Amino acid sequence: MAAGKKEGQESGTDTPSLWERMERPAPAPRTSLTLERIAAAAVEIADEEGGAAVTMRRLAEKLGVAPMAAYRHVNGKDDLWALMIDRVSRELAAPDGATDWREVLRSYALQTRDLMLAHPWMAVMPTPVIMLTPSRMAVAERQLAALAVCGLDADSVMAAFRTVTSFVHGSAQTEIGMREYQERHGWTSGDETRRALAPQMVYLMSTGRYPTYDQYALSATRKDDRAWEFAFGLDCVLDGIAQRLGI
Amino acid sequence: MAAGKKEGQESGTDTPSLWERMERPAPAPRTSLTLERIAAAAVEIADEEGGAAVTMRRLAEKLGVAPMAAYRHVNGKDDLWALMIDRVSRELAAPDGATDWREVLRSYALQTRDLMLAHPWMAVMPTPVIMLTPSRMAVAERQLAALAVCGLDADSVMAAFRTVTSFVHGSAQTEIGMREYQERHGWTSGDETRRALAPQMVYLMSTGRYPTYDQYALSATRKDDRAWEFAFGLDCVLDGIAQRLGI
DNA sequence: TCTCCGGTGCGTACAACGTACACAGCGATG
DNA sequence: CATCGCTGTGTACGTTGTACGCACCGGAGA
Repeated sequence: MAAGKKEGQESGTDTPSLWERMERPAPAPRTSLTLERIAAAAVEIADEEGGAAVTMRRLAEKLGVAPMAAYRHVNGKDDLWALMIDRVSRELAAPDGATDWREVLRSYALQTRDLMLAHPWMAVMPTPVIMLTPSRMAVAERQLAALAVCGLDADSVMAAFRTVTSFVHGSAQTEIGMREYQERHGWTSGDETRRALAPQMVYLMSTGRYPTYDQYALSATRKDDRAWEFAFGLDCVLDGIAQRLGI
Repeated sequence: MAAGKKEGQESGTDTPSLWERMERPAPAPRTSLTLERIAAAAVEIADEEGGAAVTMRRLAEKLGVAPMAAYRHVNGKDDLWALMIDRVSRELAAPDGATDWREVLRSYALQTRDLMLAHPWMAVMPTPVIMLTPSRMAVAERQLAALAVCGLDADSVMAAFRTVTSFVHGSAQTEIGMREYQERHGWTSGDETRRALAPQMVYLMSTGRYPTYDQYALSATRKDDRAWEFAFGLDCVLDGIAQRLGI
């Protein structure tokens, strides 16, 4: 990455905590740069040019400002990523009127997958930062509240919530990884990918060590239908939770 | 990251496919560098100094060789990562004697979590590369074979397999992310983390927008028992699959 | 035996990265 | 009018991935 030390910077312990600063409107004079503008610009870059294109220099260029300017507002790239995650996560809408825990969790899961597919750079974000942003916490709050009404103990509620979240993230991440791998090589379909990948696979398959893999990977008919696969997995997870917790 | 272009490098389409090259013993004369040695050194660095420490220069230093030497054997960092993933994944052992699909999948899931926790750098690897390595495919093969004997259609087999895999990866990744976030700040326990994180959380919580989150996160007693949480989630997923597929 | 030649490893070099640090300008406040 | 704190600027350093050309060696063909 880069030089210098970063330990103990702690993302604003003495300064008023990024999120607090974000919500008070325009505290200082001559403020052309705001957390809002910074977040918006960064997300725009990431969406248009990929997550790797979000560099402090490119961001400054987009903001029409010197490379170091943004550092007055964010502690570094970690803060910037948190800002970006928070911004796009605001799109996640509470399912209107749904009170059933299953409906709520399912809705958020599907929305989260869509969101991550729409902003693939979310897949490579450091996970802990994902949890501590206002809009992510609002999502968690809504899901925990939906589970809370079932009369479960706290541990079960947290475990159920995290189980679904883990599946959603793992699933979306895999899907995005595959997609980017394809796009990086210019393949546009699953079949084309398999054809292009053949030279790399041919040796492995020719060893005859993966007969089942070979057979199933070829004979599956919905193997490129990720949406179906995701929904299937999600329903399995929800089924399992319902059964195991008796709700 | 770095300069230059990388599109279309394709990781060895004309050359004999990394994995093929890895298995033939010592093809060329004066070969002091081998894929085995490279992989071993890279893994050692990653385990001891973290995944970010695996740079081509550090690798060369460990191998007692010039910075560019390894490029004769791997196409770049992508290949190196694939090599590393493959190497540590060889530790995954087929559960001896188990024929029940559930036992097989469960065993691999638990082993995979352990493996990822033992080699946390696995969490940040690009996912597609994870699937196309010999030892990962051997793991997939074993699991698919276990599912195959249940008489399911190919799509169900693949979906079930990928559902579990997604959960395992998402879960382990989250856990590793949290752990590294803690370690980066020198916190050693969940309580210490919560205390240290308080300044950042205090504003968010003081808004009163996350009452359920607040309540449950505090009252849960096993919230730091990740192994239990993982096992719970895993059993939910397996329950759901069994129920939905009728196996 | 001498000559090539393909596979290895080395050295240099470059563009781009994150960010530390000192400085400059402005608005509100005394 | 002087002062202060915050905002944006400029320069600079150390580190990254890797392109490119050269040097060397061991075995094959003459």
